[in-house]
Amino acid sequence: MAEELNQRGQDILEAIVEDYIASAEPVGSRSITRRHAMDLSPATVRNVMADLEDMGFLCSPHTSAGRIPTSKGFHYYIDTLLEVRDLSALEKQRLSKSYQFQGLQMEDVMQEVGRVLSGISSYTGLVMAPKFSSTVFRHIEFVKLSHGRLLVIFVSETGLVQNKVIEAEVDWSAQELERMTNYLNHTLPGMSIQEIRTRLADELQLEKARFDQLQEQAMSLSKAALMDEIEEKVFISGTSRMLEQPEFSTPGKMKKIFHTLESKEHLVKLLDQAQAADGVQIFIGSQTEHDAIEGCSLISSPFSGKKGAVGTLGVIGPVRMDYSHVIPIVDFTAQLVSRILKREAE
Amino acid sequence: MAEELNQRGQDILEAIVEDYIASAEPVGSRSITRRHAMDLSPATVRNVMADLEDMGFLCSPHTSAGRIPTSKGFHYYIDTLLEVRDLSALEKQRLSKSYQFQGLQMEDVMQEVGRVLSGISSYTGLVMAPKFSSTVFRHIEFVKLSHGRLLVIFVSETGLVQNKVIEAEVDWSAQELERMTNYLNHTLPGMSIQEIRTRLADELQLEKARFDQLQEQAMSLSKAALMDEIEEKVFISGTSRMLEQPEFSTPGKMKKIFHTLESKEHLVKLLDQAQAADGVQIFIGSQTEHDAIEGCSLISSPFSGKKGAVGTLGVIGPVRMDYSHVIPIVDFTAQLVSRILKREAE
DNA sequence: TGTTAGCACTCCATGTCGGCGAGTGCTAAC
DNA sequence: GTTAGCACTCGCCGACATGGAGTGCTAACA
Repeated sequence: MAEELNQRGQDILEAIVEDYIASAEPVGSRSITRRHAMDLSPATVRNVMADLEDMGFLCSPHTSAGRIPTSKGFHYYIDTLLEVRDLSALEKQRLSKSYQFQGLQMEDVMQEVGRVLSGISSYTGLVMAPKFSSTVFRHIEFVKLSHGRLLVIFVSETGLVQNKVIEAEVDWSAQELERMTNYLNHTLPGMSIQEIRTRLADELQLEKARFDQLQEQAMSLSKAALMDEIEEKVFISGTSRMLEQPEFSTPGKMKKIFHTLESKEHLVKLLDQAQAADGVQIFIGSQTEHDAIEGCSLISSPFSGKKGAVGTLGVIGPVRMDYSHVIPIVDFTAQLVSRILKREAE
Repeated sequence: MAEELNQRGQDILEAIVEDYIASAEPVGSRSITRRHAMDLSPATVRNVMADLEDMGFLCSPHTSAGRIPTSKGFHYYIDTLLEVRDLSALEKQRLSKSYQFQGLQMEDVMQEVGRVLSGISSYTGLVMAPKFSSTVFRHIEFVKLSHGRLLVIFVSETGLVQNKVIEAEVDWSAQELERMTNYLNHTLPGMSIQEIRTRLADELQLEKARFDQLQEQAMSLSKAALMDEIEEKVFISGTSRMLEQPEFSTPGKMKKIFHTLESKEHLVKLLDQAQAADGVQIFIGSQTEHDAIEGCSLISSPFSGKKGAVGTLGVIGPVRMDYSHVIPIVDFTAQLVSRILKREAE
C-alpha cells in the first residue's frame, strides 16, 4: 500500500486530482502542462500518467478520454499531498459569527450547525446529536397523559430534551409521581445515562427488602424511562446541494443518494464509525462498506461535551470534493461546538 | 368560469386527464378512441379536442403532439368529473394498521403519519403539527441551565412537547421556580395558549398592586415562556418520491422543487391556507401564488384535536397526480389522526 | 537514459440529414 | 352531426461525417 512515488509522480498526481476536483472531467496530459506551469512536455506527462494508472492511482473511463483519480488516488492525495492550512483568525471569526446560537435549545443548535456547515461548504451537512446513553443527567419529569400512560421528559446537562411515552404498570397518583420525581432529581444529576443504567442493574440484583418503597418505585419508573436505547438523531441540511454536483445529475444516481440520505440508518452507522476516532476523519466512496453512498465522501469530526465523545458532525459530498476547503471548516466547527456544549454545561 | 360542457366534451376531457395521469405524455385523439371504448372516430374526437383547447381546458405542447390538460382542465376534472369513492372497510382497516402509534409521542406520530402517507400514496407526505397557539395547556416545567438561562418545557393536552430557552431577567432560586411551576400547573391547564395569552395581556393591564408576589412572578415568567410564536413544525417524508416523477427528471426542475421542500416556509403558508377550510382541499400548480412549486399539486386536509382545527396533513406531487386514489387516503388519515388526538387527550 | 516531437489511432461529442410515426386541421362525402 | 381521407407538421431516432482531445508508440535528441 505504501507505494513509493517520486517527486514528479506526486506533482502530476496532485495536479490531476486538483484539476479533476475543479472540473469534474477527465484530465488530459496536455491540459496539465498548460494549467500548472510544468516544464515538461505532454508526452512525458503521458508516460508518468501511464505509470500512475498501472499503480492504480488513476483510471481512464475510455480509451481516449483523460484520466480520473481512483479512490486510491484520492487517498494518496489526502494522506500525502494535501496540506491542510489552518483557518486564519479572520476566517475563524467569520465562521463563528455565522452561527447564531443564543437562545436556541440543543436541537436547534444541531440543526443550525448542519445548516451553516452546508452553507459554507456548499455540500450537504450532517450532524449526529449526542448519543442518549452518553449524555449526562440533569433533570427528569413525568407528566400523566391518559390512564396509565406517562410522558417522560428528560433533560441532559447540555440542554438536550428527550421525551417518550411509557405505559406504567401502576397508575401513580400525582403525589407519588411528584415524590419520585424529586427523589430522582436529587439523586441522579451528574451521572451519565450509561452510569445510571449500570447502577440500576446492580441495585436490582440486591434483595428488594433493602430499599424503602419510594426508592423501589422510583427505580422501577426510571428503569422504564431510561433503559431503552433511543434512536439516534441525525440532522441533515442542504440535501439539494447534492443535486448541484454534475456527477449526480442523472435521475438514477440522484434517487440512490436521496434514498440513502432519507433512511438515516446508513448514516448513523457511518457517523458512529467516525465518532470512535478523534479529529477529522475522511471516508472515501467505496471504502465505506455501504456502497449506498458510492461516489460520495464524508468528512467528519466528533465533538464532545463534558464527558467523552458525544456527537459527530460532518459534510458529505461527491468524492471529488474540495478537501482543502472543507477539512478545516469541519475541524474548526467541531471545536466550536465542543466549546459551546461545555459552556452550556457550566 | 362555470363553462358549460356537453356530455361528450366531459367524457373526452375525462379520458384525456386519466390517460395523462397514467402516462405523463401528451394524449392523441387516436389513443383515446382505442383505450376508452368510445364509438366515435378519432376525427370527431379531434374536433371536440380543438373545442376544449379553445375553452382553455387543454393545450398542446407542440403543433403536432397530443394534448395535455391545463390546470383549468385539471380543476374541472376534479370539481365535476371525478367521483371520489370512499375507502372500503377493508382498506380503512388496512390503512389503520399501517400506522403504528402505540408508545410514540406526538412528534413521532406526526413523523409516522407523513411516512405512511408517503408510502401508500407514492408521493411526498407533509404534516404540519398543531399550531402552538392553538394547543391546550397541560403542563409546564422550568429547568435551570447556566446562570439566568432557563429551559422551558411545555406539554400540550395532546402530548406535544415544545421547549425553548429563555433568558430570565431575575436569577430565580430553585424554590421560587418550584412555587411558580406549581402555581402555573394548577391555574392554566385546560386553556389554550391563545386564551392564556389574552388573559395575560388583560391582567397586565390592571394595576400590579392587585396581585401577590407569586402571581406577579409567575406571570412574568409565563409571559417570557409563552408569548413568542414558535416556528411551525413541518414534517416531510418521502421527498425522494418526487424524483420518480418523469416531469421532474431534469436537474433544473429537481433543484427548484427540492429547494422549496427544504425551505419549509412556503409550505407553511400553503398548509396554513388549507387549514382554514375543512375537509380535503386541493391546490393545483400555478393556482398557488407561489410558483415555487409550479407543476405540483397539494392534496391536504386539516385534522383536529379537542379544541378546533389544529394541524394539516397532506400529500404533494405532480399536478398529474392520481387524485382518485390519494384523496380518500388523505381524507381518512385526517379523520384517523383526529380520533387519535382526541383519544390521547381523554 | 531520460526527454521530446511526431504520427497514427481511438473515441466522444456534435451536427446534419432523412425516414418514420403520431398527431393535427381541413375538406368533402355520408 | 359524423366520418373518411389527405396533406402537413413536428419530434424522435439512427446513420453518417467531422472535429477535437487524448493516447500509445517510435524515433530522434541531449
